[in-house]
Amino acid sequence: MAKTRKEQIYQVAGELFKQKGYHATSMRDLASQLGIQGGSLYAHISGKEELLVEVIGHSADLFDAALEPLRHLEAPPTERLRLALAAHIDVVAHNLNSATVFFHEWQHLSPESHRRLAERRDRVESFYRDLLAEGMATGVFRPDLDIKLAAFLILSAANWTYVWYRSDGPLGPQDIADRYTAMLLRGLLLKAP
Amino acid sequence: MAKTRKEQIYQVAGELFKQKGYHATSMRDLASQLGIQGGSLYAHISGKEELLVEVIGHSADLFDAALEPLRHLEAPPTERLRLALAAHIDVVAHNLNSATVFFHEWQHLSPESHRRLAERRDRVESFYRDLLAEGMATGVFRPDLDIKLAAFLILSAANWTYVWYRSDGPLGPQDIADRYTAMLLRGLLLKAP
DNA sequence: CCTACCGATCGGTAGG
DNA sequence: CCTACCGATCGGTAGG
Repeated sequence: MAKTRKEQIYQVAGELFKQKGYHATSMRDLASQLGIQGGSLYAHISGKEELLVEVIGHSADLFDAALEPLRHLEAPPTERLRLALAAHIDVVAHNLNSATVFFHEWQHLSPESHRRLAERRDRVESFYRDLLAEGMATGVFRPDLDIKLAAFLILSAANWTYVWYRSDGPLGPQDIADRYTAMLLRGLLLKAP
Repeated sequence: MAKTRKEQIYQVAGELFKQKGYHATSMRDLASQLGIQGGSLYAHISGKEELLVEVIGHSADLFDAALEPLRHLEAPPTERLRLALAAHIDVVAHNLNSATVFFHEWQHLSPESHRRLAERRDRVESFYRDLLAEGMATGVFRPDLDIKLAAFLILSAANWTYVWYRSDGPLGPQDIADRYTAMLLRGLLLKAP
């Protein structure tokens, strides 16, 4: 699977945007990492904004693709939550660059790109809300849950891994998802009050 | 409580750094918001880096100050968790600017400032780990918890509020903390499996 | 706090 | 993909 020059540029852009931030990365920084001159980049891309759109869009694609197969999976809500967290954290863990850029730099997108990204982010939120609603309706989850907040809690756990996850750490994405799911479902308390 | 010019500058810097990011904010942007010329800023501050250090340091001060009184409070771990989450989320909610800059821009600090900040961030992490360890030792929390991961779960919930919290939303920091605490302690499941 | 300015660097382009 | 260059803007300073 040979990588096109364009894809190489996007990938290195993701690395630099994560390390230094979008605005602090110059086109000359990027070019020198690729062993070419600054101006030569424009033979492949239209401008700096395209790089941000592509890096963040790539991340959004991955989140979408990770959750899509689970949307209509026939399995108990608890199991689907576990699978969703595993898939979600897996995307973060294996794409720390683009995920970090997604979370930190999406405010720097043009209004148009910004709007389209918000829709895709909402789709992820909706996934967890629908899952919670279904589990509440079938009596698996507590009937008094605040769905919005419960979804935020799950999203917090999954997304925040971008801050602390290290690929050389003791736990892989699967392990993290298993433990998070257990804590989220059963709680921290030993005995119900 | 008259605000010194220096404090005004730090505050506006916090606003702009949140909105546009540190590197995308120019000293002239900042000056014009204050109604002065770019060069005039240097009568009050040493340089742009000082602004970042101050804004992020302010945020770190607030987190420290919020948790400090709870470190040796005599109360059950469950209650201390609730109080900690309330205080933690309160800081985020009332200081969205500096908190956002804290989370997004700390990588742009000088190595020296970066190191000192990491220590203070570790103190916050330790607070939650100690709380969890104590609760496990006294049989309140499950004995099989992964303390590190449990602390990350709590921190995720509290910190990620910077992404979605709105002061004009239906829930205040206290409400959010109460609901998060309930979910974290008792879990999402209606019946223990 | 202002005016006027410094060297450096920015994103991007023309022409090859 | 390179050389050479553009106007614009950057953080910061001197002198008042």
